[in-house]
Amino acid sequence: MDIHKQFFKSAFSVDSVIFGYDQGDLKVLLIYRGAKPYIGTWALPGDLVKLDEDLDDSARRILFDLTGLSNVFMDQIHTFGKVDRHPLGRVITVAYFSLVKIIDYKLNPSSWAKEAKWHSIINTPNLPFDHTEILNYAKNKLKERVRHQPIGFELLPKEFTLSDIQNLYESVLEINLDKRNFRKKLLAMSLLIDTGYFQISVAHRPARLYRFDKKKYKSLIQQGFSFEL
Amino acid sequence: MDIHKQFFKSAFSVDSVIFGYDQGDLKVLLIYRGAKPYIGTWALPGDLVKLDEDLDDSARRILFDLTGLSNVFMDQIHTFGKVDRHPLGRVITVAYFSLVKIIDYKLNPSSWAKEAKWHSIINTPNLPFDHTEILNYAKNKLKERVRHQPIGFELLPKEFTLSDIQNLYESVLEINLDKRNFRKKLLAMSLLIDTGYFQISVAHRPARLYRFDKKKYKSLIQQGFSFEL
DNA sequence: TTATTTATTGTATTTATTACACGAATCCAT
DNA sequence: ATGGATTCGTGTAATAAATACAATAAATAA
Repeated sequence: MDIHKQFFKSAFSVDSVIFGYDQGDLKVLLIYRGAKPYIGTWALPGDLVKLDEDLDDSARRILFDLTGLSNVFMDQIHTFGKVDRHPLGRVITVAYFSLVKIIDYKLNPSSWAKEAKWHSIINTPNLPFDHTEILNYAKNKLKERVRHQPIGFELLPKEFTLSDIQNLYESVLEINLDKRNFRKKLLAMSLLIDTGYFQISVAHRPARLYRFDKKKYKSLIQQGFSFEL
Repeated sequence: MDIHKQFFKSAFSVDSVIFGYDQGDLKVLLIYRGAKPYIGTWALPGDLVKLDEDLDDSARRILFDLTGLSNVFMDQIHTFGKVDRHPLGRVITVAYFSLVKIIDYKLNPSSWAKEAKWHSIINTPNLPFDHTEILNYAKNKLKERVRHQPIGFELLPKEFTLSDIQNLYESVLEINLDKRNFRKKLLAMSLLIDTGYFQISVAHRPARLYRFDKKKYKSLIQQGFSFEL
């Protein structure tokens, strides 16, 4: 087929599943659509890819426009391409997921979004297009990834307690973990830096605060280390 | 942006990394391009996605046209979307990989391929577009997947010896494995059926032939079993 | 002062991983 | 028919990792 016949008829977009974590709950950032189609419904943020824009840059742009954040963990997860997935034409969409620290920024709805809001993952509204399928796919990817890469820390503030990270793992994986064994395994990797500080103003024994040692992780990876929790 | 402005300017394609295994060597199926651009070079088989064709169907079509095979293991791996990856326009490509039993079929070059040929993975020619990047990505995906899903069997004939499957793992993972430990672990999963038959006409003690028990695997998966080698 | 809440820590048991070598079965060459 | 070449098939002991499990410590609130 002549490639020029194919042009003129199709387009591709990026949709972002932006995860956050707050108060023991995994959340996803949805926008309230201010543009057709499906105007007036909650949906995943996304946009058509610009012609002079790399695919990854497009995903970064969407995240930045919405949250003002850059330098955030982001990864492509899957491309969805059913013929009838978009009511206005043949549009395939490349799904990305991002992990952000909710605390770090303020939401900043854009031209195509009237409003943006965090929704608890266990109670999301019905979504248009194939966005429900995309969201489920992203949740499963996150479950897999969180066990093989230290990306859970991307969802927590820079300083966190061991209970914080355990609760996060329990939320994402939807299982319970043994406290002593979880800590033993995590600390055995020597990837946490003890800040020497403790929680303040909590109505119980304050917990130690740790930071994730990204530099050490990178150097261990070079040496063939593989993260697993 | 109005979606109709975006149409008229871009297209998307599928490229397939088709792996086979023969005589202890992992192979990849390349076509000799008979169409522009890059006419007269070895490349990954691929084609533009038809407007009335689901993305996955497009990947199946490419494989079928080239090999006559359907019902083959196939999975999407990544979408490549640099602005300048295609010299004739803005084309993003969705990469798939397939695992086929080389023995099962005869190659069947199509309109866009003058010739198709298996190339040993350790000695592939330079490839056009970003196909080298795609191939490397696929090799790494295969390494990961083969350890967590029983897809290695897709590359072997229906009946195989324990040495066959071990050699395959050693080729794919590029490591050596201990014979006794590998067998112990593999057999402990109880996913192999002993056919009761043996190799014939080999100049050494003949090995037992096994089959992979796909039904049992599926039922174990339901029960939360997870494959790992 | 006491009650409440969450943090911190170790050990014994079970399970999985690793390292390692020799007799058996077949074909081939003489 | 014998001996040589080749690959097959098998078990155990040592080490490492995963699991199950509960009491004391430190803070605030009442």
